[in-house]
Amino acid sequence: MTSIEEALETIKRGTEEVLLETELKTKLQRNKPLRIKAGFDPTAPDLHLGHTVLINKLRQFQDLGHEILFLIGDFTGMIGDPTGKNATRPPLTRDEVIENARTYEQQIFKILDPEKTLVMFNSSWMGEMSAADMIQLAAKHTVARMLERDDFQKRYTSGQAISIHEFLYPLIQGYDSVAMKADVELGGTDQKFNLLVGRELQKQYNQESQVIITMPILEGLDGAQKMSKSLGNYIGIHESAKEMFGKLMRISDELMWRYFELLSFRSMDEINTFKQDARSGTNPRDIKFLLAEEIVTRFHSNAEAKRQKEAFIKQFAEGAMPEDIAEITLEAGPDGLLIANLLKEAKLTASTSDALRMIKQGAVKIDGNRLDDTKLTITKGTSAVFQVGKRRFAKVTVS
RNA sequence: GGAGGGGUUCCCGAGUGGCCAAAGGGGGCAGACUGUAAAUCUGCUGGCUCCGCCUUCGGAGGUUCGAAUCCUCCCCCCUCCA
Repeated sequence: MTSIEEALETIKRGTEEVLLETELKTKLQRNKPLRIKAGFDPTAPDLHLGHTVLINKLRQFQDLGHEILFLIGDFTGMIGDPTGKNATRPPLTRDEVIENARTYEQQIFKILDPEKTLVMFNSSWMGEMSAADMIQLAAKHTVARMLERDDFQKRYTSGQAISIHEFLYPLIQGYDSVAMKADVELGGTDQKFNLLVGRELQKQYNQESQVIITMPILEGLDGAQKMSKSLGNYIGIHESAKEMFGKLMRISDELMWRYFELLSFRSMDEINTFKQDARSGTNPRDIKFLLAEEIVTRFHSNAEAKRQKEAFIKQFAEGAMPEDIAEITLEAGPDGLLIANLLKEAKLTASTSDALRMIKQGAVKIDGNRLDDTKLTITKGTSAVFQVGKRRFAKVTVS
């Protein structure tokens, strides 16, 4: 059994803020499983490692014996968390919500233990609520408090519209905590306001207030901007082991420590030892291997992680060709196929113009031999490995 | 409703009749270096049947030998006034 102090340390790791820590301690001291709430959008999930920072934290709670309440905000989804972009979202159909929930389960149960996870929908209590109840709920919060929220504040002072229903979002999210009797709620730093409303409302409904924990936003592969799909600096948890491993190896040495803290389940002691090792001369690459292996193991398998590591060493340290090169066959006319067209059709380059540029820059190799002839024609019957840069390969047969 | 400013290639942002496929920066890609990276240096960064041609500068028309640049109408964004 871990001590309260140890549990607290584990919980605090990597968090942005814990409010209030003393309350958390009190709750932990009761030695009963706590109800840990985290809410998610009902829209189709396509999670990346950035999202898993929060889920990892849930997992740590599970490991400490607590119960996870995974809330799917199918009711709040009709409003959409106010961003200023406005526009009420059309509600998803029941089937869509169920479908999306299933996709969530598929993804989060790679991290969470299904036995200790309760998936809930806020429509199940919000759908029951009458107009009178709603007014009662709304009466428990003030406009002034609402306007404390950053984006409302900005929009109000700058004269942009705020629809009444947008005020309901934090209110309902807060009420969810009441309905769920949450002891702790987790969210991103951008959720802080909403999480605080939950604390407030629980008090109003004569419940003990939840402790709120905000998690930082994970930086993307560039180490600067937040990880997001639209910025293209992400690692999706659906990606192949090869992609995942390769991308993790390509993060900077500095960013690696951040990833260790927020994505790894290794103890901070162990991670600090790694840092020490790096300082005293261990190749940071080898430490990065450990990170990549752990993450790939989580979403694929340990065997796969080991295989990717071997492949990585062969390809980048020894300069060998990878083993799993895609094989394709291209049709050629009687005169064969121009190299630029071949590269485009093999999807090794974006266009023939791009292919020509690559050749001029010395980025193209055929069976390992650098090519400099932009007009080379590949004749029928040729079969060779074409390479662009260090990472793009294809075994092409011209027929 | 009135006055003014603006929409340019992935992003930001120059460009106000030909020398513009469009400066500069960012990002991205490639090469060199290396310990996987990072940093640094160099190059590239619309398409194609590639030393030439074709399509781009909010949209549609028009003027002109020639328009991102001028005119007309339309759409969208921003600022100020009411």
